Amino acid sequence: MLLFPMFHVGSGGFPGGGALPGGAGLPVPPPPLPTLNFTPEQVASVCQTLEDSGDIERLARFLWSLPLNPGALENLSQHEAILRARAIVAFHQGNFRELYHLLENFRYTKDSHGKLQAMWLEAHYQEAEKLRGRPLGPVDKYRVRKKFPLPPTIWDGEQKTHCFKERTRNLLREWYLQDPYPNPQKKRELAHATGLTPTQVGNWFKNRRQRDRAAAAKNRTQSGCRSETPDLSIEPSDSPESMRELL
DNA sequence: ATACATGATTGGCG
DNA sequence: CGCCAATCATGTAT
Repeated sequence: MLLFPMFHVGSGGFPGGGALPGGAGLPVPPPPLPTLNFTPEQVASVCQTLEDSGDIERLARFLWSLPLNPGALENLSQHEAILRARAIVAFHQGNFRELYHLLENFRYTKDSHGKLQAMWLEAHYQEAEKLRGRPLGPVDKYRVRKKFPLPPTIWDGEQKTHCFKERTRNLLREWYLQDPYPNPQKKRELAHATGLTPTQVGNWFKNRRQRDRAAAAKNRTQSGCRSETPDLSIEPSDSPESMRELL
């Protein structure tokens, strides 16, 4: 996969042009156009390599050095690596308008979704933060995410389940009373019985233990030695799931 | 708008 | 690796 020995990507030095970043190649008519030798596949390869290397600056210079002919741009837009590279550069330059356009109007494979989703959210966070002048808290970010849902081009619509099904939770509770520290074998059985992954089962037990410990500690410090608060009316039938340590 | 419930993640410690 | 505390994320109830 060794690609291009001659990496004179954006190192500059066109003889005819006092080309500056602000001018982006429009005002000056450059007859030589040396980057025209690259096929779109080669451009995509370079984009991928530079993206993997993490050198965003160089990636930006490379993209900027590409020809802007209408037909060529259409060809280039068929390669996801190039679109992704443009999105990354737009994000790092704070060009959020361009970023949103790239993310909303082209389809991306699932492998890219994580990175692109992170950029989409971070860009909107930064915009919202700038608008209000102070850092965003978790609730503010939550509202931003609600206000700017991920475009379907970078999200397959599968949403993370907030609560498990009631039957699942009943099963977990029963097994928890029997054994709060299930071995991997038990975890796998439970996972199969509930349709969850073993990790989710492990998380559930971990959270259950942690919250039971917290509740027990609170009861000790609050109503502990001096019988000051004898009114612990525990109603197992409709307790709101938090005072559950003695089910 | 706030507070809570609950699943998921992180970083420290064996 | 598993466990733990702390914390984040997010749907829901107040």
